Amino acid sequence: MTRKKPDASEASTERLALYTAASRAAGIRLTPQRLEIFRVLAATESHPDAEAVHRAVQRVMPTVSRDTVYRTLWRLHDMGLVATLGPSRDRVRFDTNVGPHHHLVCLGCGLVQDFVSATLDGLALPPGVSQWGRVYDTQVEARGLCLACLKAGRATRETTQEKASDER
Amino acid sequence: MTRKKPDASEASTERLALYTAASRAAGIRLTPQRLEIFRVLAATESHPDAEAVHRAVQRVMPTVSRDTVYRTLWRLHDMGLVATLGPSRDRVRFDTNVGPHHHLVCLGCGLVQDFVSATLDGLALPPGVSQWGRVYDTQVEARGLCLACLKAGRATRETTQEKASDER
DNA sequence: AGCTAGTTGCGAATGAGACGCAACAACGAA
DNA sequence: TTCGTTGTTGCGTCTCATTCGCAACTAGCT
Repeated sequence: MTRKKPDASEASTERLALYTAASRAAGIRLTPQRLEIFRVLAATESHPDAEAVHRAVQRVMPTVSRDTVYRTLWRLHDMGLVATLGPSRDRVRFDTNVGPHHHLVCLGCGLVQDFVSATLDGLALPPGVSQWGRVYDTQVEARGLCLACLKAGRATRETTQEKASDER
Repeated sequence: MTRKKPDASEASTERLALYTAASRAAGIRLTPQRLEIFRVLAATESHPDAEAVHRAVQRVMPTVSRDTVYRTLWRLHDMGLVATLGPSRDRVRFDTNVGPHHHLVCLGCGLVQDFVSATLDGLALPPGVSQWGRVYDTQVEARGLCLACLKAGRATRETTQEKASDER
């Protein structure tokens, strides 16, 4: 399914070039620590957390601080070059709806809205998935901006806190 | 899309009954604080975090502790009566793959595996979604157990920490 | 080579969530 | 209905991810 092996390292250097180009374009300075973080990120095929990136960077450059890693990660995130897993940037959120349903995630305010769709409920996954393990259910996560955030001209990250935790 | 208004409160009492029945069946005591937490959860249409639930419960029962809310929430989660949003229970994880792809989330070890599927990339959402706002991209999250966890007979939650943060 | 604004690293602060334990209370038994 | 057992509660404490303030530092333009 993932047919990534053939071009893993090419994809890596390509991604690295993307990071540096985008940084230069954004007027962001290319410090050695940033370059090293870029290298680590470009090479990864997994979904590391900030600590994992930090550890990997420290192997080559032992003095980089945790903070710099966090800052760089969010910088790239703001530029749209890395994403975060799941809708929330913060605490765990619960979903009391256990029936089949899907999510509309607003990248502006963090609100998550349920929606139902019979056609999306029984999505067929590619056959290769069976080699991974057993899938119990699938759900679609649609990311975008809700009307309020569109109107407010709100971008993606930042201001993600106030409404994010609803229920007063 | 969400056609929930007609039966919101029915769904709520129904859900409350489900919680109490399941608890009784599991031999879990129905304390007043738990019942109140159940009521709050059964009534919510959103995706609250633990703090939000705590605040809502405290409005009616000011002495309940934060801890009891957490414990009850995870209890329900273990019974499969509430879910969490997104794959991670802990820190933020990053995804360096910005191209269209989808996720296989292992509920046992927390590992997330990418997979690609052209048919899943351009999923059509129900028309009602346009009233919510603008969707920039959709991705499928398939939840299940990877081979290793299946073999280890690992259930869902718990032991979710070790492998969850890969990249060494 | 010199400037200067953007960066770094550190120590400390914040805040979610987990833990240990003693007092407490469901609820089946008598 | 009372009793006893055992699961629960709430508190104080602890951990650990992530963020902040700030002084020292340096990319990159001139």
